[in-house]
Amino acid sequence: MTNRANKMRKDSRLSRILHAIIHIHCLEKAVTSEKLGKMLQTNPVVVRRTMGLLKEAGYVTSVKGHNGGWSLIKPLSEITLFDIYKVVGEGSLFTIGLTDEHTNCPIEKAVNSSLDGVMSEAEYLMLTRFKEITIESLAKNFKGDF
Amino acid sequence: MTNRANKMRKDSRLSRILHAIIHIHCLEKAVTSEKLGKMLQTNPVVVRRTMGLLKEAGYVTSVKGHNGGWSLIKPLSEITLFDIYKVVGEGSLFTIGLTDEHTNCPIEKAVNSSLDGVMSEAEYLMLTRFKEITIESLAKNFKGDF
DNA sequence: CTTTACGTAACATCAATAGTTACATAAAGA
DNA sequence: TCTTTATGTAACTATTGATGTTACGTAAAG
Repeated sequence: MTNRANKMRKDSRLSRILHAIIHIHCLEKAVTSEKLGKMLQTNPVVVRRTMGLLKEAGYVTSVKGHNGGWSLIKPLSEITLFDIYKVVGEGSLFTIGLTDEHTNCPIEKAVNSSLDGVMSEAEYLMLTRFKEITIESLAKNFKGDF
Repeated sequence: MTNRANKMRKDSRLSRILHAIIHIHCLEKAVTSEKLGKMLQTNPVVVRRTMGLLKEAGYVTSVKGHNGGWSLIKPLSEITLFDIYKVVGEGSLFTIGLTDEHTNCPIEKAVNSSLDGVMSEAEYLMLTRFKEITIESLAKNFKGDF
């Protein structure tokens, strides 16, 4: 078959935030956006923007000036993947979109309803898993001493 | 909480194709891109583009000139949601993206691996369901006589 | 030979994250 | 106080693939 893969744009903020907070945790002191940017291979402003979401949600604090940077407020054992997922924006998880749902066409409704059913089931599965996984357990995956 | 839903762009070609072929089936004759465009509330060119994928995959034919248009080749009972999904492009189903997977950072690897695990599980579930659902059964959802 | 309809190239549009520059502000330290 | 270090944020541009649109070419029917 021709290679016609779905290449819809992705949102990597979830992955990025997780990466960042585990680094902060390991360093055990405030980490600047500059340093996080290098670790995540991105711009300090992007880091601030993304970490700002975490701060709003109460998982980190930020301190200005010398020796400033980002620090964790909550222990990683009390944060789940689901918590971070919510921070980033609990929109649709899927690249599959339904057509105009305000239609009156019964065929379209049947199609949308079937697709939506399957997606809801998968979403439920994913979010259930997300709730079971703490960030601490994520960190343990790469290092035994914790 | 602030309303910060994930608004990643969606691909509605799957939904659109399903909608189209059920209409063709019901009309029981060749349907032009013009007419399908009106049914799907979109442009005839978009219809041709999308239906062209289906044609390539051997599910429909197209006839030019008077009384031309699109017709089904296979019965809907022999086409599953999974078949159409593959036509549209079996890329990633999810809006969640992993960060650069060619990294050496063990933290990033652990994060990506966890997210990937959950997504793979959900993907497996979805594709399994897709394989179970024939387009005929979809059509039955809105009308008993088939 | 005219009309109809697909086939396709070649754009412009859209929408959200990601990337960048620039500057304001606050805190620490000399 | 003055300088340095950081965050905070506004105001862009870049990116990317589906979607929308215009314009033609081509084939088939009548």
